[in-house]
Amino acid sequence: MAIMHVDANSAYLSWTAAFLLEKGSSIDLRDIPSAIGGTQATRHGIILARSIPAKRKGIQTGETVTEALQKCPGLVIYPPNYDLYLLCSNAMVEILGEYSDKIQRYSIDECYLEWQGNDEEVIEVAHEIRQRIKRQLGFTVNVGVSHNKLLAKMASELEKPNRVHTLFPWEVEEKMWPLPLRELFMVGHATEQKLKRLGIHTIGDLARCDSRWLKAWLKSYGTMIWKYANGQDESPVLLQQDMVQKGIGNSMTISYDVVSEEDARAYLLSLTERVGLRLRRMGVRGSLVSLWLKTDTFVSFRHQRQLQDHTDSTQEIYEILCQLFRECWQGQPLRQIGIGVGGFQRNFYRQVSFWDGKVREKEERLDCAMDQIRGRYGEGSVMRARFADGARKPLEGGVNEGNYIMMGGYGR
DNA sequence: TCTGGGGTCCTAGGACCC
DNA sequence: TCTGGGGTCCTAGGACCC
Repeated sequence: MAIMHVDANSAYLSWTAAFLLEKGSSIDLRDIPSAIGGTQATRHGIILARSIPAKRKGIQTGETVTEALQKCPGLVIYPPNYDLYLLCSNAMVEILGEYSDKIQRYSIDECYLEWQGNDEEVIEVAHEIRQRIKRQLGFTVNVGVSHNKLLAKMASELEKPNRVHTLFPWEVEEKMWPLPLRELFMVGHATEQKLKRLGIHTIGDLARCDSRWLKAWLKSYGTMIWKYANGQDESPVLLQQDMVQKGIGNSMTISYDVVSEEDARAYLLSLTERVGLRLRRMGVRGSLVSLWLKTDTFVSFRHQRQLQDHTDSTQEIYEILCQLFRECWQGQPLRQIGIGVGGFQRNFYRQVSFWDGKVREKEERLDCAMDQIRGRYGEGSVMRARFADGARKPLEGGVNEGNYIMMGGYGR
């Protein structure tokens, strides 16, 4: 049995490039220094994806648009288009579905596939997948091939674009151990810094060190990355029906600093409208309501409350968020506001007191009516009076309605 | 100089119970 | 009045992924 990891190369950028070519553009964004980035005016100015020529100029994903333009003044920047990305992602998954029933959609641009067969066969299939996606959909992918998910993923990262790489267990020492530590899955900036101070610089250094010592130092996380460095991973390819979503949230960076409670409450309400709608569409209720805030100085903090009951009511969630806000906000100018609901209950019944019940019943009918109207006539077709002046959107947050779950945990 | 949005998981510390 | 140990739940914060 083999595992493949399919990764769309510079996904957002490639998909935009393919789309523009189809629309008759004479320029392929992948051949010039280009990027997908947000607008600085609304404080969304970071690079989300970049072409290989832009990468050669030193432009990094995640850096600010300003920095990128300093490095490369002629950089062509397109805004993100998440609806397009979802279409491209779905088209890719549809092709992959012809090769295996066991597919895990890990993110919008990455999938794991299980393949029953020997190593020679799987390499052939990987090439076929690579060529078909390029021919039919107009963008390239990397395919990593191995015997577990971790190694397949590491393989697909090796050399880009449009390549198939193998990283079988017997190739780990030669192909993976010389790589910098940071390139190991699950080793981020913080862990890299910690381990560097201990003289661990490559994946091989980590693989060869004492796992008991690492566990004492980094707890279960130490054990996990030591196993990864040694190419060990037993996590299964998870099917969509086996994935259970634990929570949902929406957040927004606001184009100015929010300094009044009244203003903050308006954003809380529009975010709750989005989260409430999503909860009800998913058919779940949650018992853990979270608020998170980021100040103008980029200090972020979270305040949350575990409820007695489960709820999917916009009004109820909003009221709790207002309480949470009052409890933790000390007047700092706010750049970002986020909310979330977790602690899901799937097949629900509800305990209500008699008096509470009357009010909640009315709110439930209101939510239900709003959802139906929005479903039929569009999100903007009905809104709370609070938003009637048009100063703010009645629903905030959310990039698209991809109704599948991704990033199914780390797996262990 | 200006830093997005959507997730999952782990740990530490405190409250509370037996 | 002060002393345990173990367990669970809750909250905040931080790490990582794309």
